[in-house]
Amino acid sequence: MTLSTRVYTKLLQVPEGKVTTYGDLAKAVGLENGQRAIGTIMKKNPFPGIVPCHRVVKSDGKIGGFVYGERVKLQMLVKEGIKIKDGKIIDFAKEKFYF
DNA sequence: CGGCTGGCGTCGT
DNA sequence: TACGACGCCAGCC
Repeated sequence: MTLSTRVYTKLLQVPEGKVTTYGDLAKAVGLENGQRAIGTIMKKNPFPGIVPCHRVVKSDGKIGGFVYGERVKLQMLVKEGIKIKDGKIIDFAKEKFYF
């Protein structure tokens, strides 16, 4: 059970229509300040299509990056019911999922 | 093993 | 509000 495995597991707990942040995900797996590590792990995602890495956004409500392009990530989130305006989540706090 | 990088976060200007 | 500088931690070279 590596760190990345735990991250993916936690991420799978995020339901459709909800999102989480890199920082929160880091804390969820035991890292208080491992936000960047989470980014690296997402990029190295061994289960694309299984792990919803598009539900992970920046703490200020912005989308952040995405392997297949930020526009794609944005559209996926919108399809799940999350409202996005100018690359930022509207009711971010409300859509946020707490572990 | 040492150093650099990156889908970030936070604080200061 | 916007931009730059540091700090953080797991990978990669």
